[in-house]
Amino acid sequence: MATRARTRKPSRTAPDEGALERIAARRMPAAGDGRSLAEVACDEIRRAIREGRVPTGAHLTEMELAGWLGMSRTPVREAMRRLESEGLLLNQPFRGALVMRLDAEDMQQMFAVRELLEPAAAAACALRATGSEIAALREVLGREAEVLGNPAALIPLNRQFHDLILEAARNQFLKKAIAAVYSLIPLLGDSNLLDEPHARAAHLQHLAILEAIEARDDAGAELLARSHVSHSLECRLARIKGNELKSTLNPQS
Amino acid sequence: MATRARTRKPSRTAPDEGALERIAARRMPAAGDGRSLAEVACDEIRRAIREGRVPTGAHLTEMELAGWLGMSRTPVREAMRRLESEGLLLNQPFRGALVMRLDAEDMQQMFAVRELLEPAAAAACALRATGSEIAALREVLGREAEVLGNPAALIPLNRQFHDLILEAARNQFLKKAIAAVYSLIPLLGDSNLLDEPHARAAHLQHLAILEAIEARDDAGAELLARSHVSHSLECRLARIKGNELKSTLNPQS
DNA sequence: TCGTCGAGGATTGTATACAAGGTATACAAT
DNA sequence: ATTGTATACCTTGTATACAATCCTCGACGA
Repeated sequence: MATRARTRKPSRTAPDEGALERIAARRMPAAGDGRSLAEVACDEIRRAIREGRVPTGAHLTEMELAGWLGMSRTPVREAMRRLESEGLLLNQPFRGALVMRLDAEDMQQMFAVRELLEPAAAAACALRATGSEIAALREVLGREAEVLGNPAALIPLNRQFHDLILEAARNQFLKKAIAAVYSLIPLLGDSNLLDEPHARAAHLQHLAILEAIEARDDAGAELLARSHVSHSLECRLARIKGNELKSTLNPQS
Repeated sequence: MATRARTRKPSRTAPDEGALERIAARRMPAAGDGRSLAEVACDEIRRAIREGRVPTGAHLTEMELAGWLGMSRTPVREAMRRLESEGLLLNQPFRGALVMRLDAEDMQQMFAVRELLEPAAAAACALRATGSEIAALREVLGREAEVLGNPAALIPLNRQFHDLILEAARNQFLKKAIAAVYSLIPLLGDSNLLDEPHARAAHLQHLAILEAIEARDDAGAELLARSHVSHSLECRLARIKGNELKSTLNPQS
């Protein structure tokens, strides 16, 4: 790995002195693992937003991010444009970008569309999934059952479950439409799955959906998926209301 | 228009000598009309694809497009990335980009999703449209009635009708989801509206949908919109079949 | 005291130079 | 003849320099 640095002239301006080690670890177009710096930047920024390290509403500039990621403006710029087209950032003509912020109204709009698309995916999956795809779904749910109290493990599995269904639905446009909506979920804040009771309820709903899929009951899968989404919305709304109440009673908490 | 050139030092390397006039017409970040070169490039490439001047499946390189558009690789690159994320281009790691190609199967997938989303938009519009929005819809259909034989005027009006409905639906996520699908329509080839009989039928369907919206009959609008989409798919499929038949009988035509 | 105008700073938009990666082709060896 | 290898070229990826734009803040005049 050390052979990769090549130090193409150590550095001409010695940018930050702090992140130099990590700069050396990347440096060229496709750094070792085949990912371009722009992709790295994209994932990194996305993750920072998802983890709340960059709050919604924050103001970002290209130079700032470039300094933070230890790369030049070019790949950062590319990443920002991509995130903008995903809807995570709002680009302001000559003034940088804002991390998009969603309110409760936006959330309800989002879930209205999810209630449309996810049931359709579940129904299509019930009609078209292969045996091995169903086996994969079952396996994911098996692993899910074991980590219901561990959000860090649970959340990727949850995502995988939905992705597998979407894949089995065999419709690239459905995939695109759902992706356009899903990409903004990180802006909603903490997942429902952080609470174990919610996680447990969601898991049971997943099992029911899978059962319908295995039975090739597309109408049933559709109905169950719709109620799964609707339930998820209710949980989030309840949590918001709870937080508002708490902060009313206890403003600084 | 000539005031825009400003000639910020005529040019330093005199790039191509052939497209210089057009280069002078643009040149700065936001060329007069406030659009960046990247946006211009994006629209231009999109239009070239839509008009078939760049065939589906064609191979594009950054330099080639930069030369053609009279700008540097940077904004072209940005445009290509944007078009890639829209799904119009397929970026190949180090080998340029391909104009995406859709077959009949893809088209059916696309219309399956449109049959899901557009009726939802029509229903939401019926519930939420303001008086002035309905008036705007009516006016568009009025103009539409007058140009049924003129596709060049008809197609933008058709698009405007659908956009107005989507706007009145008041759901940014529905908008995003539909946009993700709509952006690939240019890849399907000629519009149905080129044929006057189809245009006339579509216009009547539009009128029926508007009537349901005015009556605040969301279920009716939903149903009518669904059959509108479904009819559109059937027309396209019939045309494909017709073309195949023709080319079987008359291979070189 | 308030409004308007101008200078300056900050940030993006664009062009270009350079380096790294991939592919294809030509050549040699089996 | 076929296959493996090396080299050259083409394209993209990245960095940086510079131009244009927008916002801010302060000075000046009414």
